[in-house]
Amino acid sequence: MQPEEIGQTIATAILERRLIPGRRLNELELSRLLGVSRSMIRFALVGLHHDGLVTFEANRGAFVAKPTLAEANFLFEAIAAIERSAVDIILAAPRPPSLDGLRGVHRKQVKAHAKDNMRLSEQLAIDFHHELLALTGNPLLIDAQRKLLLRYRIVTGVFKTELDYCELEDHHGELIALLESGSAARLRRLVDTHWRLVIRGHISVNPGIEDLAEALRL
Amino acid sequence: MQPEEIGQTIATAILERRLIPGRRLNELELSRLLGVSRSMIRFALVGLHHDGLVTFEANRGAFVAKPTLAEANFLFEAIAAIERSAVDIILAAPRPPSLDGLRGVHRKQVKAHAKDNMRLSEQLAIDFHHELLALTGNPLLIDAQRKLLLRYRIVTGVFKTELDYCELEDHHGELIALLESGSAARLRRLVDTHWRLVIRGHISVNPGIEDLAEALRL
DNA sequence: GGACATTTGTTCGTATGTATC
DNA sequence: AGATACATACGAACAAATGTC
Repeated sequence: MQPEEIGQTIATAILERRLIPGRRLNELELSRLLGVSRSMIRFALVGLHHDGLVTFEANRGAFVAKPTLAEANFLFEAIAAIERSAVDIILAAPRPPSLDGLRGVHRKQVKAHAKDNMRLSEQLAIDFHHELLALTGNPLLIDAQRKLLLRYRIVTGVFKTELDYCELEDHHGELIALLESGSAARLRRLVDTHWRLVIRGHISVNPGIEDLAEALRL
Repeated sequence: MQPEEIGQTIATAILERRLIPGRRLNELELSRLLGVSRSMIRFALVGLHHDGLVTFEANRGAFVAKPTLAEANFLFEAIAAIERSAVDIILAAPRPPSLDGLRGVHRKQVKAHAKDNMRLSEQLAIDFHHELLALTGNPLLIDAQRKLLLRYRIVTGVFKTELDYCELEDHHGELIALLESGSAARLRRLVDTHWRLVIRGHISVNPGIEDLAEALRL
């Protein structure tokens, strides 16, 4: 197992919800299972921590990140913010970019949805957003969005209830059309509408009160 | 020396340009100087790598990141993108935020500039941008901008020539005024203008040709 | 082209402190 | 309160890669 793969293996397990939020990540256990030393495991876990997939508690170790609903809302807001500015950049480019990548992913997604392959459809929906940022050609923005979308996948596992996939797909189609016609203001609104719809598909779980004194009304 | 401080110590040395881009960071040397084990140094360096301050070359070790001019431009574009959307979020808040923090930093900066304390003035200019993002209240966006501004400070060390500090300060003042009056479109334009002015203050060094075959015209 | 010194990448054993039962 | 389990940190060690003479 290569050092690079270690993080990937754990990340995949988290994103595919085999490791659920709050789950403890025992370093010794991981090192035995993956056949590498504890140092390498720590190395990987720190990397995942930087991507927001893992949290550390002092002297307690690593856990799969357990987003609160408040964090989830910040997440949606942040992704929408980056994508809103991204469409500005795409439209401001000296020559219009090829939208073939977006069209291809979108077409595949519609097809997957038609076949009721929701798992694939969801993955392609995320790929669509990656394709969108790729059009900016700005590696820093691409990376910022990549990290946020990673966390998005954790959040959906915790809070998602029911998304209106038809409408979300329509948005993607509209977005392609608007990128062609080049109306910046409408694009920004569309991106906002899109993510607001995603937010609405996430239930408002009662998170309880973390602070004990507060919970007991002291 | 606490583990947390290690990264800070190295980061500060980089940001204050005591360690210049391209400078090699020898693990053994660092561990001896800072009085911690090589493991801790490695963790610190990896952390700095995630923040874009340090690059790794396989089997050659860590170096202070040496941004190219192309990367610098991406950096400016990315910061502008985040701040453009940030002002949207600030204006869309249910109740207008207190601009006292921005005003305080701005006042200090004008004062420092008047006293010709450029070092302090530059730091306060960066603080101003941190204050701006703080108004969004979104920790994810705040963190994204924080990382980009870290790299900005390296870039200025390499490429900065002459900035029109008077005009840049005026922009900050204008920004406060526009946040009060609440005109989103003009704010977005201002943020863009601001960073475009910053870009113009950075010289266009001939970056050479990275690809050897191309450089030799093969 | 080869031998050598240096440094990284990685692992292991161990000591220490801290949380949990 | 005591025992146990675990994370944290250190130092020593080794192979592999690199740069140098």
